[in-house]
Amino acid sequence: MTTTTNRKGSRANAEEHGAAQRLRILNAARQRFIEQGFHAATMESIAQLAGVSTGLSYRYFQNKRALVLALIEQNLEEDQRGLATLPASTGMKTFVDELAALYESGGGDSWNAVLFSEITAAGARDEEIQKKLVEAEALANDDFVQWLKLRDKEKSIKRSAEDARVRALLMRCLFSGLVVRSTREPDLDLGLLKAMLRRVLPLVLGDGMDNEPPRKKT
Amino acid sequence: MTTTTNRKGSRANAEEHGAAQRLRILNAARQRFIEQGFHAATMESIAQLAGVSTGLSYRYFQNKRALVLALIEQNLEEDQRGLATLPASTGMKTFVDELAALYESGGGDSWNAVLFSEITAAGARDEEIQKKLVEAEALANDDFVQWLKLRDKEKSIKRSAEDARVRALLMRCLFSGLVVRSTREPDLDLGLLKAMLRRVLPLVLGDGMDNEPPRKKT
Amino acid sequence: MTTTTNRKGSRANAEEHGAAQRLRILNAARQRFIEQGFHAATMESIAQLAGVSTGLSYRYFQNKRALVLALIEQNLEEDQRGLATLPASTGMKTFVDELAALYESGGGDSWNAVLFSEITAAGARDEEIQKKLVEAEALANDDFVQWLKLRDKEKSIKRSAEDARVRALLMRCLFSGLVVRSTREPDLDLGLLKAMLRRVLPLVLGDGMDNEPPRKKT
Amino acid sequence: MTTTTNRKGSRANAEEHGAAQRLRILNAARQRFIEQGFHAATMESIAQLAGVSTGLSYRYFQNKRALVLALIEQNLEEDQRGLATLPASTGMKTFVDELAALYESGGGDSWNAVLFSEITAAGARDEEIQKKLVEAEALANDDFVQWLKLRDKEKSIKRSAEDARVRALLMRCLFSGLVVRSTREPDLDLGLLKAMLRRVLPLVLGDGMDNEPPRKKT
DNA sequence: AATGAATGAGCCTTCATTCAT
DNA sequence: TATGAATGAAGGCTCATTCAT
Repeated sequence: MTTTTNRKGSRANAEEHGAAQRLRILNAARQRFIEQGFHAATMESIAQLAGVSTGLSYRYFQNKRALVLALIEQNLEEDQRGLATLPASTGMKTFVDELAALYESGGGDSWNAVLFSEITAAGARDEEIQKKLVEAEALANDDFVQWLKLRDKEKSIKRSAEDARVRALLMRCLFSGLVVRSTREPDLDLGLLKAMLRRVLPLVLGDGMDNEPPRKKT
Repeated sequence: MTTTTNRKGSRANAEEHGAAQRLRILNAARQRFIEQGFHAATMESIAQLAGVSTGLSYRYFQNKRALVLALIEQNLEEDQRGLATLPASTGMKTFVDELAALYESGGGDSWNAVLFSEITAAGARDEEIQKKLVEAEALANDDFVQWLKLRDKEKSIKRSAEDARVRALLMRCLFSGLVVRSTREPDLDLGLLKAMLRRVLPLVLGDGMDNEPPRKKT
Repeated sequence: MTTTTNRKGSRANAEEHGAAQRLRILNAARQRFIEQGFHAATMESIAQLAGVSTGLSYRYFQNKRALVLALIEQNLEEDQRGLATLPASTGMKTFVDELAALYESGGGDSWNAVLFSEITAAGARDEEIQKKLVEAEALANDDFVQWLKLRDKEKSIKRSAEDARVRALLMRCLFSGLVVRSTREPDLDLGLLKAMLRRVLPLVLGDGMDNEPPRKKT
Repeated sequence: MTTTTNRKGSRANAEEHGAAQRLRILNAARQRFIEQGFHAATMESIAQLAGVSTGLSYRYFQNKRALVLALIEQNLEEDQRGLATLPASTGMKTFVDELAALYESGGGDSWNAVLFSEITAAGARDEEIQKKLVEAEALANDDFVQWLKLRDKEKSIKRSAEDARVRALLMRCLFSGLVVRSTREPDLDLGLLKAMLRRVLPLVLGDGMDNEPPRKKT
C-alpha cells in the first residue's frame, strides 16, 4: 500500500486503481466471451469473475457492447506490441513454428479463434463495432506493411511499394484463415500444416523470390 | 386443398409437401441468421418469413440449434455440388475471378461471411454443432483433395498423395481467410486481391510448380 | 363455452377473447397505477392482477407506456359516454351533488385523482403521451361545448359561440381543480364545497345569467 | 478557504455555509424534478447540478423523499411570502393578468405544473408526504382566507366568516385547475382564458357581489 | 398438419443508498 | 465536511418453447 501525502498522489492512485479495475473487468469479459460467447456471457458473470458488482461494471463500460469495442482496441494494441518486438530479421522457420503454435492453441490470446468469430459476427449486426473493427484492421495492416518494408531494407531487397501490400494481404488472409480453421479442423496434422506454411511463407517474406509478376489493371 | 385419389399418392404428396416446408423454414433461417445473427433472429421471425406458424417450425426442427445443424449440412451439400460441377481443367484465371467475386459479395451464399462466423462461434459453445462442423469440414476437405488429384491426373502430373493434402489445406485456409476478411476489410482494393491470388494460387493448383520440398517429421 | 362450427365464428371468438384479455390487462394497469403510481407499479404485478403472464402483457401492449396511452383513450371514451347520457336539461342541483360525490370519491374512475396526476406528470416527460393527452382534452372539451350549446337551445337561450367555450373552460378548470384538490384537501367540508359550487355553477350553466360582458382583445 | 479567528464566528460561518448548501441542493432537486420528474431525476444528477458529491446530499437530506418534503415546505413559504406582499387592494385586472401569465408559463416556480402533479401523485403513495401536503394546503388556505377578510375590511364590506372560506375554496380550485390545465391544454387561447377569469373572479373577490345565498346543511 | 396464444425464466441496465477514505 | 467508488436489489422486456384447439 503506497501512502501518499499530497492530493496529486492520491488522485494518481485513484486513477491507477480505476485503470486496474477497468482492465480486470475487460479481461473477465474476454475470458467469458471466449468461454460462452457474447450473448451467453452475462454481465453478472463477467462482473463476478472480475470481482466487482454488476453495477460497477457500468461505471467502466457504458454497456455490454462497449466491452467488445474495448476488446478490439486491446487486440490491436497487443498486435502492435507484438509486431514492434518482432525483429525484422525473423526467419521463416520462426514463422512456421509460431503459426503452428498459434493454430494449436486456438489462436492464442488476442487472436483467440472463438473471440475472433464472435467479434466478426457482432460487427455484422452493429455498425459501431463494424467501424471500429475495420479501422483496427486497417491499422494492423499498415503496421505489417511497414514491417515488411523494413525487412526488405535490412536485406537490401528492392521491391515496389505495392509488393509489400500484396504480401501483407496474403499474410493476413493466411492468418485469419488459420485462426478460423483451428476451430473447424482442430485435429489437423501439424506436420501437414507446417509443410503448407513452408511452401507459402516464402511468398510472404519474399526471400529468394523472383521479381513479382506484373500486375494487371482491374 | 389438393385432393388425391390413392393413399400412396397422398402420402407421397404429403412427404413432398413436408420437405418443401422444411426447406422454406431452413432458408428463412439462413436469411435471418445472416441479416440479424443467430441470437437476434427469433424463431417467430423465421417462421413468419417462411410463411408458417411458430409452432409448426418445431415440427420440422426440434429447436433453434437444429437449424444450425441443418444449415451446416446444407452448406456441405452445396459445396459438394459446386465442386462436382467444377471441371478439373479449370484454370487459375477462373479461380482468381471467382474468389474475387466471393470476396466482393461477402462470401456468397453457403460461405456467407456472417453466417460463417456465427456458425464458427456457435460451434465453440455447443458440442454437437462443433462435431457436425468438424465432420463437414473433413468431408469437404476430402472432396477438394480428390478434385486436385483428378486435376493432376488429367494434366498427367505425378505427385505424392500428401502433396494434394498440403495444397488442399492451403486452399481452405485461403478460402476461410478471404471469407472472414471480406467483413473486416470490406473496402479492399480488388486489384490488390487479384494480384495476391495470382501469386499464391499456383501453389494450390500446382501448375508449373517445382517438386514440393521434402517434408520434415513433426 | 360457445362452440362454433365454422372458421369465421372461431376467429370471431378469438378476437373477442383477445379484446377481453386486453381489457383485463388495461383495467389491472389502471388499478395498479392508482394504487402505486406509474413507476412503482410493476408489469409483473399488473399481469398478475390481470391473471396473465408478464410476457403476454407485451402481446397486447408494446410497453408500459402504451398502457398509459390506452388509459387516456379509455378515459376519453368514458367521458364521452357519460356526457352522451347526460340530459341537456340537467339542473344545477344534480351537478352540485355529482361534483361533490366526485370529490368525496377522489375523482371516481376515469377522473381518479391519483391517476390524473400520474398521467399529467407522465405527459411532461413523454412527448407521445403529452400529444395524446392534449388531443383527448381537446376532444373532451369540444364535447362539452356541444353539450352546453344543446342545453342553451333546449332552454331557448341565445348566446354567442364563444360564450359556450368560455363556460366550458371554466367548467373544465373547476373539474380539474376539484379532482386535484380532492387529494390535497381530502377532509374538506362538503357543505362548504357545495356552497362554492352553488355559487359558481350558474356561471357555467348560464341559467339566469346576464349577457356576458364584452371580451377584450388580447 | 476562509480563516476565522474565533469559534463562534467559525460556527456561524459553517452554519451559513450549510444552509446555503442545503438550498442549492434543494433548488437543484426542484429543477431536475421539473425537467425529468421525480423518478427519472437521479440523486447523482441533482448533486451534480448542485455542485456537490452524491454522498454529501445525504448529509442534508435523509433520502430522496425528504427532498419532496422540503419542496412542499419551500412552496408553502413562497406562497406565504407572495401573499404577504400582495396588497389587499389588488384589483381584478391584476389577478386576471397574473393568472393568465401563470397559465402561460406552466405554473411559474412554486406552482410549476409538472412539479405540482408529481408531488400530488407522490402523496398518494407516501403517507408522510401526503400528511405534509395536506398540512401545507391547510395553512395556505388559511392565509388566503385572511387575505380575503383583510380585503373586505379595507373595502368596508361586511361578510360572514364562512363566505371568505367559500371564496377561498373557489380560488384554490381555480388555481389548481389552471395549473393542471396549463399542461393539458398548453395552446389555449389566452383571450378565452381571460374572458373566463373576468367572469369568475368577481365571485372570488366579492366586489359588487350580492349577498351570498343561504347555505344548506349537508 | 397447423395455429398462435401463453408461459416464465432470465438478462441488461439503473439507481438509491452506503461507506472507506 | 466531503468525496465518489461500490453495492445489489429490482424492473422492463425478450424469446425459445409448449400446448390447447
